[in-house]
Amino acid sequence: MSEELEAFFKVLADSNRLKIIGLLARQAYSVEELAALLGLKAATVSHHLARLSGAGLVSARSESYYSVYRLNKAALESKSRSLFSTRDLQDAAADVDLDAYDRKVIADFSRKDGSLKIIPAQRRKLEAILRHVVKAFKGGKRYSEKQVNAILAAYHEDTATLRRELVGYGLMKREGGGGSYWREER
Amino acid sequence: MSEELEAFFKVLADSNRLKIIGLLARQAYSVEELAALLGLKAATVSHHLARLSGAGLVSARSESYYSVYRLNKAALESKSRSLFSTRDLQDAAADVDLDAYDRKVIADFSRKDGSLKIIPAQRRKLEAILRHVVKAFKGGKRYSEKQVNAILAAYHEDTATLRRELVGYGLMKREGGGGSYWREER
DNA sequence: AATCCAATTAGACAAGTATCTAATTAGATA
DNA sequence: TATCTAATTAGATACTTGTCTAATTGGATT
Repeated sequence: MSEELEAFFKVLADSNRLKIIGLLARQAYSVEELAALLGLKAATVSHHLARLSGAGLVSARSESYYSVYRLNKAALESKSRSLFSTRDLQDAAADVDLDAYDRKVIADFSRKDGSLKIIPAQRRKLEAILRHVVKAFKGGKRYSEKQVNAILAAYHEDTATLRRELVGYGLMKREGGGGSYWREER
Repeated sequence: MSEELEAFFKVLADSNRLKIIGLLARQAYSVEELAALLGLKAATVSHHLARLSGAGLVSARSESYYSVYRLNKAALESKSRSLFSTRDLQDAAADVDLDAYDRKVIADFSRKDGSLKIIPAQRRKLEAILRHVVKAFKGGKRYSEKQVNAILAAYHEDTATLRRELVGYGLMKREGGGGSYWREER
């Protein structure tokens, strides 16, 4: 998917290949003619046509001595339309590991024993750490404030800050003015 | 015109830049986050973002320590649509010298005095030569066959072939079984 | 004011590729 | 069959550019 899109752009990302497409949009040409029109050697034009052909944008038919190339307009239009939707662009990033950032932050702030060196000040990093810490709680189960603190102590001595931020970011819920905490199932 | 189109494709012709666009299509990210997500160094991501920004596809706003980049969806869609019409592709070839091929053929087959070494056998080359030779006739004026031969003799001794081909390709008209020739105004 | 942190820039290196010349191939003509 | 012509391929060179490390810049926090 993504590779096809990239290959398509790579093929179009050359001025002489764009000119070839523009010329072939009007009429078919032989390699020799294109070379004369573009001021290039036939070998160079052959190279460009091979790349365009590989992308399915042009095709050749033998005509006497010549290979006459013509533009595959249907392929060009279908690619330009279908490949360019926002959905396809998101596909380009589909194989990106969306948790990579969280893992990097966790690694940066954790000691070997899993405890935190410091609690990050930046919002995005704090969120990543909190998403990590909250996994220590079972979904749905109720915890007293004392139990919560005991679990959080494994991460950092400032359990009050961790507890407050977990609630502030909505990762844990609190009920009854402080007596009961839980992590919602998801 | 053409340069803009080429620049646009060049910017899109990189897998990591496509991934960045895909990621930013979902939400905004800082350089650091993108670097972690893509497995690249921040400097590299900065480079890519600079290219995307140069094409107007992304923009940044400062947010505390970070530069948070967002996708300029409007620009992306407008470019992907408007730049990709067949008309724009033909524009890419607009600055190509369409007479270059004819000139090359004429040069290849002409002596210094303007006469032809040989009459080309290949159709495309013959056409180029005939388009050149026909300019020796005034548009609209009538010529006898003898006059036609006299003019063509300056190009090649085989005036009969030249005359026949000029008529065959429609560059000159004949009337009355051979008595009267003319080149139509155009 | 001093410090910190992310972003950017500068410089270097490596991979990809556009272009050329020269050699080879494929096809058509004589 | 032998020859001619255009196309392609092979090999070389030069330029572009994606990536990294190191140094610098620009804001924000203390």
